[in-house]
Amino acid sequence: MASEKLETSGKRSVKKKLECGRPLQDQGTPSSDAKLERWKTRLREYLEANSLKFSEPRWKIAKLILSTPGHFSAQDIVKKVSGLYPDMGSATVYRNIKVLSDAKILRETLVDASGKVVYESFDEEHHDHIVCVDCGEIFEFHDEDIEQRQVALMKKRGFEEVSHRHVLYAHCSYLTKKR
Amino acid sequence: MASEKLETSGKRSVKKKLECGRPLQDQGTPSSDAKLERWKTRLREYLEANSLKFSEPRWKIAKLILSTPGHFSAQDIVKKVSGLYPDMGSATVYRNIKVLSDAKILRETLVDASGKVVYESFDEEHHDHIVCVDCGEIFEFHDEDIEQRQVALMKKRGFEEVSHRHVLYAHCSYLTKKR
DNA sequence: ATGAATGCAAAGGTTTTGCACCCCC
DNA sequence: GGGGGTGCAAAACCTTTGCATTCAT
Repeated sequence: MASEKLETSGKRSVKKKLECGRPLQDQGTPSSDAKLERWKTRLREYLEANSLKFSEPRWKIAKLILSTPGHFSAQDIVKKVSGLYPDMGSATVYRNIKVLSDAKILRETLVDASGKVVYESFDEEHHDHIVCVDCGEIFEFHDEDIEQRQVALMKKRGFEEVSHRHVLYAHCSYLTKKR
Repeated sequence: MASEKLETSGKRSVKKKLECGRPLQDQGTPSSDAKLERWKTRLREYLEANSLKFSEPRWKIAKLILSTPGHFSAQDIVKKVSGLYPDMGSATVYRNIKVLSDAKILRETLVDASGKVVYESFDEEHHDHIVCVDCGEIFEFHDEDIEQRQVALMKKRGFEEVSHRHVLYAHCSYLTKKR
């Protein structure tokens, strides 16, 4: 049934639909100063190693990303940036998203229910994701067995693993519990 | 190292880069006529159940998808369509991609190395994917153990599985073997 | 005949590029 | 002083929408 096709419209902006009634939760914990310093060093090293340069805007974007918990899209960053630093052009943001991904400060993670690519800061443990197809909430999981089977599987077929993306789409229990 | 950042340019069209020298392979086996008939019935049923209509353009698109092996993007379909049927508008294609997804004839599958959503026909067994980050070639795998752990994991946390997407990014062995 | 589907063109939204200028090493 | 980095504006792309028309049932 096509009854509930989620977020089909073109308005990809703003709203976070909570179709199953789950309240929005705000997870805090921005990176501490000490942590940030370590990231700064890492970035500087990466840049130097690739004959790129450290710059104020670049670091502002990096900081912003590192202190953003959870998952976000390229647009989310662009909007946040132009809120905080109205003079910074979106081209700069996009250009830096690329650099920061290569520098492993930013990680491209998954595609959400409406088809968008989502990023997250590298400042987290490795984990995979469960996406609620009703409310869009993103949960995390980690299963060591699965991780290991992946590795074994790749090795057997002669691949050299780079990374992976494992996303489970599901109905979260919220709705079910509620009624 | 950012040395080899793949497909960074805006020219998202045409070319399929083969950075590791792997020759492009053409896997054939379009759907047989009998199979197509069964899909036609399935589609008709779906349409009727949702008070939508069967139409010539709609079926042309469906056929085209069903006889396209492997993985492709929305754009790939659009291009193929406007090659074969120059009068068909791309809006029609996009509108039908949605319908055909809902009808489970088309399946949204993964995001390729350059960040694009990729589809495949539903006319295949369930499998997951390994993407070569060098040449972009997409391989398939299926691991029953992993499948089962997924199910167990979801159940334990109270989710009701809808689907999943498991993609491994790796260097394919081609390059390694070659040298 | 009535609601749905289509083609076309226009609009929308996102991302990339070209270019002049600035700044750091 | 040269190579990157930045902002701005324009371009490129992909996808969706509005509308008049045609089509399926």
